[in-house]
Amino acid sequence: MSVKVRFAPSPTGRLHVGNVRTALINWLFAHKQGGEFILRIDDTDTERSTRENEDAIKADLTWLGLIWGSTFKQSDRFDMYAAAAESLKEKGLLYPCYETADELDRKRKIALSRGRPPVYDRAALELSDAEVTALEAEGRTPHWRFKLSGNRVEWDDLVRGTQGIETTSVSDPILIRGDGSYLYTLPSVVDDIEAGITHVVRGEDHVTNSGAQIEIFHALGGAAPAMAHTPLLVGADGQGLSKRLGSLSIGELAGQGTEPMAICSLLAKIGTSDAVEVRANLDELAAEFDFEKIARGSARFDERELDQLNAAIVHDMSFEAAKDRLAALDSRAADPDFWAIVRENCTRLVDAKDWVDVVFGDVATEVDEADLDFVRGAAAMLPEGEFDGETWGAWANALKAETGRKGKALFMPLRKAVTGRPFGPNMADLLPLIGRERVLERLGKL
RNA sequence: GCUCCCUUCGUCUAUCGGUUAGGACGCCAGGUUUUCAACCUGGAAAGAGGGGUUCGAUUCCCCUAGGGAGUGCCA
Repeated sequence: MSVKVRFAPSPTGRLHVGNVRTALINWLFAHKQGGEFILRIDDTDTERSTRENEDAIKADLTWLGLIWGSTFKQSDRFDMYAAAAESLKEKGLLYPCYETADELDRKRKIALSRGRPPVYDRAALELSDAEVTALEAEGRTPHWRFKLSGNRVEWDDLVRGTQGIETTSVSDPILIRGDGSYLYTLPSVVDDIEAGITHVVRGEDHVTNSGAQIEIFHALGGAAPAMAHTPLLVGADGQGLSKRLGSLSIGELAGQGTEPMAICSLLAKIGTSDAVEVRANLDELAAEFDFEKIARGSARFDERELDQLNAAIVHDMSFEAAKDRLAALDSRAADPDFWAIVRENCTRLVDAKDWVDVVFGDVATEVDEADLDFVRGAAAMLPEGEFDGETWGAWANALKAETGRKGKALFMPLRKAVTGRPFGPNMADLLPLIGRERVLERLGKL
């Protein structure tokens, strides 16, 4: 049987690194197995779901290269969910409840204060016909709960090994809200059955859900797919990621000029036994993917590590690959010589823009007071003729002989005076690019 | 409160009872660049604490501490 997996975001916000890791793992697994990766939009919560978010999610996935084989949205399929609900009702597995949210909240708090787990007491099951009539006369509409078996549900999790959920320790899940809309639990199962999903791969925040959903799969006459629950991501400080999701949205990272493969490489490798190293494309990551390699503890997502991987990609990026984006940055940046020299000093491709100014534009030269005379005199020592790879060495040697300066004292003031900064590419390479005219102009300003 | 999961260099991890506890990233040093970065080479760096089991525990068990998750008419 060929593998079929799905990524099921709900369009209530943009994708963040935690979401994307789940999407990526699904994608990598599907491709490793020669299977199919489906995108399902979980928009049953019509209040919070928006078209904008849906589009943004698709744009983010596309940008990352996580292309789906097919896609559909749950809001198009309410008829199927209604039919499934009807079937559960007939089996006596879906029962109406009339408590308000406040009442349920109060029950939970009481249970907690008595040191008991806040599990729903199934009071609705005890309601007489007369009581139900009275409740409905009050204007209450029921929400519907799935009746858990009370047995232990077990499955062999691809990441966590044998897993067991004691359904007595879990509240009967609400499948249908009081207003008749669906929570994600039932639609998800219905769609997984209908689409023939073979593996449900998601974060470990879903393990309890999986226990209940396995029972729903069985109740609807389907076989439950294989399950894999991956540990969640934590931030560099070891704390949960949720507080800082905004800054870790894919949109934000893309806007900063982060390479998609830096994000994918990091997310595919952290929390696994593989070294955290950059890979050229998703196929390479897929070839190396294995659930066995995923550790069971939470993985740390460190933005500094992302920068390092990004820099590794940029340092190695060919001019051909960078060309169009460089041109978009500045027409003068779309030059193979410029890129070859400057890329080693870029963490992100957009950093090349700074070097455009350094090479072709105006720079605010900065020279220490003590070096002023030295640098002013240096202009006169510039070798004759067109600048080439030898110019810098010749210039430096002439200045060394003239002033007795050497090493850092010789080079750093010149670098600062010519480029306006104390770091950068090899001066021997940079000088011909900048050219005599601009060098003289900059030295002349001092 | 209760349930589940986790705890090895700074970080991500390897080790499936006996190892000089290995690798990667970072860090430090050296080399190269007559400078910084980049690059190359080398180095330092770890079993949360306490009990067991065992001839022998990082490895198996228990307790404590710490972290993550769940316990929603969110997904």
